[in-house]
Amino acid sequence: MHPARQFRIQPDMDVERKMQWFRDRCVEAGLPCTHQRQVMYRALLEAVDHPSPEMLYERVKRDIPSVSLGTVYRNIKTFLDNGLIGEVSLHHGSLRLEANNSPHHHLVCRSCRRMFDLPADQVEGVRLREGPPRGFQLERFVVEAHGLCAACAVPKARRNHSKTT
Amino acid sequence: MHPARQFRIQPDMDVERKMQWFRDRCVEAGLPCTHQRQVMYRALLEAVDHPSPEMLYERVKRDIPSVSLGTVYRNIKTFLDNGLIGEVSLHHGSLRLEANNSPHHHLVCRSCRRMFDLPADQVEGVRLREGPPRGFQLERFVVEAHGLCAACAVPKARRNHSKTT
DNA sequence: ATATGTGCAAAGATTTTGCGACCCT
DNA sequence: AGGGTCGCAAAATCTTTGCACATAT
Repeated sequence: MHPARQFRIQPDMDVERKMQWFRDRCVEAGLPCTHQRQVMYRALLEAVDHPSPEMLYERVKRDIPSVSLGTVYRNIKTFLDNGLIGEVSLHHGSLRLEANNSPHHHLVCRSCRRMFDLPADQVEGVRLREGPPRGFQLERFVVEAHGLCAACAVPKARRNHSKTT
Repeated sequence: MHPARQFRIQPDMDVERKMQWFRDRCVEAGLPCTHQRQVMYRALLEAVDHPSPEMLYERVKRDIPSVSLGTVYRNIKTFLDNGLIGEVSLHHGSLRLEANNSPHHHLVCRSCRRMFDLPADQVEGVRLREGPPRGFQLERFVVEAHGLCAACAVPKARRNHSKTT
């Protein structure tokens, strides 16, 4: 119920250490550390791409042929709810459109996921420290400024008015 | 078939001028400028949010009660293919996952839509010229570096080798 | 032992498509 | 007139859920 503490994995740990981190976080969150979940998490650790649920399902099936797609979806949701894994974009699920087809950026509320336009000239200074990897032809940066929108931030602000001590 | 010339709308034009821009681009692209398409485009122009196909369908139905959802989807695709409108994110459609739950960025190929991780410390210097709008609590920037990946850039490079004249 | 997870299959949601009638140029 | 579009409905995808049995702690 409470917002999960967002313990972050260390990208430079080796796979077995990451698996241990995963089991520890499951215990902390009161989640049974099932075989299916461990296989799923390991498959995600070993993925160099950014797999879809279906792709993840195929990989898990190599170890657990009887696993069901429903279980994969359920556990993905559990993992996300507990901050154990990340999703590449907050905007999956349904196509979102805009008449403005010129480059610009967005403010995104992490709570209600509403989006607000940010004119191109409002974002400055983006650069890659070491440039793009060899072979990648960089065209432009698209920036999302994540945070809480005014409506979603209100409850937090109200804490200044209601004494909780 | 050829990559559509990406004529961009001017965000500061008024609505009727934008409608004219839309009709001109339809003619240029050889697209019949049907009543449905004009109503759809106007609905997108007037939207302050970033509507989904379903939301757009509801708005178009106010003007054309007989319109079908299939038409809305078909025309959305046509508009996108011709660069007449934008989509908020390249990653709709299916959830994409990653074990790395610590903040980082992505390289995204606009052709094959493959993604590659970009460690957080590779991206520098992002800032908002005038800061976030009042009430928005900014937490972090998420950057997508868009371009062509090595694999998709190859055909372009080859044009230097095969004489086409 | 008990609460939770799992497999299966059906339901729900989102998006695409085939077809005949109709509209834009 | 002719090619593309529209409305309709069925199909294809993607995701969630109810239930009976199995598993983790």
